[in-house]
Amino acid sequence: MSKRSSGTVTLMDVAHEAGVSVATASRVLNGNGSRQVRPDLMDRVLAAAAALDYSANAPAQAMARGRTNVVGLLVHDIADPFFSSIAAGVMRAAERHGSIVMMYSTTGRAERELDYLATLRGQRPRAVILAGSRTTDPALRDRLGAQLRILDESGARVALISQHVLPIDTVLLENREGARLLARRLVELGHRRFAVLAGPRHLLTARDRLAGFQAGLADGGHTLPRAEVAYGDFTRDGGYATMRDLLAHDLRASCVFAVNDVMAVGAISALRDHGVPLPGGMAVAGFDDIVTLRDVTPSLTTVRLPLEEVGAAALELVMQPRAERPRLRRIRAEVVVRASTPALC
Amino acid sequence: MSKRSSGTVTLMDVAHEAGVSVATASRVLNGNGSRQVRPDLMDRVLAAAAALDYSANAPAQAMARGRTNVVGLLVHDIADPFFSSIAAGVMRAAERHGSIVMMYSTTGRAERELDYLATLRGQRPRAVILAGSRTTDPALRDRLGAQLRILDESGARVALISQHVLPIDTVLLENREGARLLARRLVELGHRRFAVLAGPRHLLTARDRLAGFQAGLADGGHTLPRAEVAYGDFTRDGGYATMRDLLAHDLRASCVFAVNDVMAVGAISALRDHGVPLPGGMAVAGFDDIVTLRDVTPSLTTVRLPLEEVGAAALELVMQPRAERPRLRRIRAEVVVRASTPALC
DNA sequence: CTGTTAGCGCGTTCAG
DNA sequence: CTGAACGCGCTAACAG
Repeated sequence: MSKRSSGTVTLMDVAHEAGVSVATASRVLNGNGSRQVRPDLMDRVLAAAAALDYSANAPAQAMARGRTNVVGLLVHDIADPFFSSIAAGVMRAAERHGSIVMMYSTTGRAERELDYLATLRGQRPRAVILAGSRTTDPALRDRLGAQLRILDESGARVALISQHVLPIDTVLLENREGARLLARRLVELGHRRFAVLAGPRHLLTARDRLAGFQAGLADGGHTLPRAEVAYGDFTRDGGYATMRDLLAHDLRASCVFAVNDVMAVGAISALRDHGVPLPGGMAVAGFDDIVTLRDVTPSLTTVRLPLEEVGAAALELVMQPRAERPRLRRIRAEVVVRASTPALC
Repeated sequence: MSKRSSGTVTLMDVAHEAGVSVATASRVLNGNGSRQVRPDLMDRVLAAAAALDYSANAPAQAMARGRTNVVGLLVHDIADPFFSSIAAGVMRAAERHGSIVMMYSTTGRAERELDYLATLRGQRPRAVILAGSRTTDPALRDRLGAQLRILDESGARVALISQHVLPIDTVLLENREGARLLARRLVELGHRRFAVLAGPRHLLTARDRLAGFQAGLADGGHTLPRAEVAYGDFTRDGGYATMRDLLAHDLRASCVFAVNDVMAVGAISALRDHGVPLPGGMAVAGFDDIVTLRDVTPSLTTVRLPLEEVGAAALELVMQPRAERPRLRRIRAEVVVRASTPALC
């Protein structure tokens, strides 16, 4: 019946209350199961903990154990449905492993990503997941690689979601293959004259999707006129602006591939504003299959990526012990044809 | 030039390298500014820290200081754009305050919310933000209140986003007032016969929006036939199903208000599938003004909530010292009329 | 099976 | 202005 009205209840308080040592209380409450405690003592400890409403101090445990169950997750922009779906997958899987997720949204600036990584390192995370396309800037990639190496050496598991640009575990998205399959499918549907809203030049994801699309056209003996590839932001507004520019320079294409869904939606709006009837006047395809966009009209042909699964796969990767060589987990992309790309047979 | 290839670099290592005591190193690297250190020693410490790539151990600091800079954020579903926008706002504001965000997605189950809250308590967070509508279940509310009280007593600041159902700081969303203004506006536009897709019965947000809408109609001397209020899930599919059911029972309304945008989008799809021309055959309005849905057709009349601002406001609230009485921060809702509710004048 | 005790890394008195 | 030493709460030897 010891009273401690000040501050928080500690393990020692629980031990006193139960009339056992802190070691025993620790074994009962936070033990790893390897140690046995006599049933009656166990009950007393449990009762005392409940009575005092004890909650183990995680920082103290981290300190004593030399490790935490924190998983750091860095995304480009959590408000973007692409990343929020991935985050949902990571968190769902983390829950199963008893891990907690510390999240950072870097909102695009790669520099900030490095800062966050440094902050995260201070937390002594058990693992770190970086979600988001890498850029083609080798200097940036090397600085990132250095930071990740340090984390790795400090015992944290690290994984990337996107491209395998560094020698660490990676969840690979089939950007290239997905776009290739899409191109072939569009050709099968009878489309012949294409344009691509290619996103930013330096973004690997955008580049891979463009390259895959071109490869798919080549499979069918077609090519993409250089003039019909337009670069812009990876966003809805980027899609709108890029489409508008293309329309201003007498576009010859009759089918537009936007390298992600949000751009495709922007493009559709631009086409509408320009008076182009859809889907008759122009076919449009996207990439990602963002759930929130399933109801746009015309319904969007796209390449589906199981984003929650991607996040979960990354978490599973970092929960496994480190392998000798980087593990790669490839996530399949699947073409989904909808109303925005009608067959022209 | 002491070498320590094993393990992580500690403050002691830095101190040795710089030829000073740990206390001095601590004052230089993590000091609160109240203590002065001679410039030359300071430089040596800084140089040593840089050379050894020192990173302060956050759990150890938490332990010594007795507090952390962790902010816990609980949302119903991070994949929902409503919550991911709020999360973006919280994270952006947290960055300014040097706080890190530990996030949980409870995916709807209120029970899980309590579990997460318990886990979070172990982290000794500086603050906790709960985003998401409360239910009308008083037992649940009381259990939540008890958990939050404990957190509060342990020194954590707590804030709610949504309804002011507990005596703690709250960011209030103008659900009722926004819906009321919307109803009046729709009446002004000439609409007379309404139906409401009201979401789940037990969800306060849904109830408030319904009640506000009814109040707005009453302002104009109109009423909502009881038969024209249909309950269902707060999701896209919920909107679809509810709309479909309404259509199956010879609906007399010519304007449908869905209590959130994703439901409205589902309703639009249901109307399309039922052969109703839009917006001519049926006016549709939503709530939230989800950015990702700005390009649906017909463009959606809705009530805008500045969601990122909401998240940021919550973070600012919990960063302020505790007030004697709960602080309330009201966020304005704004009616946005678009093509989905044409004027009937 | 249980209790005692030495740290984990750092902030912070308190002497010098 | 600097350094030695204590303690934060807990785990993991180790001794009993």
